[in-house]
Amino acid sequence: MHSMEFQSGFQSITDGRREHVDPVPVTREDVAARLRAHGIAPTHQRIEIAHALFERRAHLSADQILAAVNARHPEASKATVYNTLKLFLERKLIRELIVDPVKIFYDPNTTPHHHFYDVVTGELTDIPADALRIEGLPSLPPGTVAEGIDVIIRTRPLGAGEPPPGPAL
Amino acid sequence: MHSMEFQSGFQSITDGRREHVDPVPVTREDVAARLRAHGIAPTHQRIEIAHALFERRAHLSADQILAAVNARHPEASKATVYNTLKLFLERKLIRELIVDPVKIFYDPNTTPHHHFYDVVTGELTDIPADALRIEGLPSLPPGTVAEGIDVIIRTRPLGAGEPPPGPAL
DNA sequence: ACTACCATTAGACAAAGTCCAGATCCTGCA
DNA sequence: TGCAGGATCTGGACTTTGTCTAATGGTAGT
Ligand SMILES: [Mn+2]
Ligand SMILES: [Mn+2]
Ligand SMILES: [Zn+2]
Ligand SMILES: [Zn+2]
Repeated sequence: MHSMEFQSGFQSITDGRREHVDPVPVTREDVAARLRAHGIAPTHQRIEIAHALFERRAHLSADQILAAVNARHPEASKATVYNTLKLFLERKLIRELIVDPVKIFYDPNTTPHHHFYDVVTGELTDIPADALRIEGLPSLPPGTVAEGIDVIIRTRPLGAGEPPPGPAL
Repeated sequence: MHSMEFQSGFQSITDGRREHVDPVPVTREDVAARLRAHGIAPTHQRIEIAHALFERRAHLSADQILAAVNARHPEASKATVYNTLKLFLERKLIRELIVDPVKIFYDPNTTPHHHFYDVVTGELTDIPADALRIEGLPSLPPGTVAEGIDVIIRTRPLGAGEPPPGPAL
């Protein structure tokens, strides 16, 4: 079992448009160790891609990852980014969020938690696992095994002449 | 308020590959009334598209709807199907399921309920709303209003040499 | 018949993601 | 050091889903 933990970091901050988290100084060595712990050979490209995700600790699309990785100078091609993200998923180094109709978001946090998704801005916000309880999950369709539960609370910005939000939902 | 209810029908049946529901004899008049109740002018194309969904009571992709509608002879173009589904969504005649990485599914059932999604077969199965309770939903991000909650339980077929499923998740 | 407005349509287009064949990078071994 | 073999990376063509636009068709009122 890999026992490496995230080092402590600051909490999420809103800049008025995009939710994000302050980048944490995760070294390439940290990342390489994490890759090895998941049975992934730590190549330069893989380290850069993983580093982009783990440093930001944000929900990023493939396109954003490609851009982040190649910001200074070319590090990885589009094909490699897609191949690598798929590999990371298989090895459960990261998690996939199907929440936007046009693109997938990748979540470096694989511990159980849920999400707010603003359907207008596209903003994704974490909901800690213990913030909501799911009572009594139903019997699965015959011949299937559960892989995981995704809870997505879709929100929208309350616009101009909007009534103040009621108690719930 | 529109008070039309689904007429009673048989329960879901598995044919070993695709989950479906027996088609219910919904007349075009029924469908037209439903459209009107949602403020939608019942044109021929709209009636056919809504009919395809309400008759099958299944989770269909745009492509499947296009094919279903044009099975006998051309009824509606691709553009019209997409335009119409978007209109139906706005008027909350149907619901959209973001669950597959490549396409959207449309759900003729807008009453609150949840879904199993088999990540291998792509099969979608309903979970009645009362089959699971969601305790204590967290405070929304500031400046947002909740639109709805989606709970998706991802499953996979238990393959050849698979251990029998444990108690839960 | 004319007008105005909405609805429908073909086909060009855009974006996300996949695929493949060739190039490159390792690593172990002669 | 030199080389073979496998793993990895890459450009670019391709596929799929969905959007957009400009033109056409339908309908209701005058
Ligand atoms: Mn570099
Ligand atoms: Mn017809
Ligand atoms: Zn998350
Ligand atoms: Zn459903």
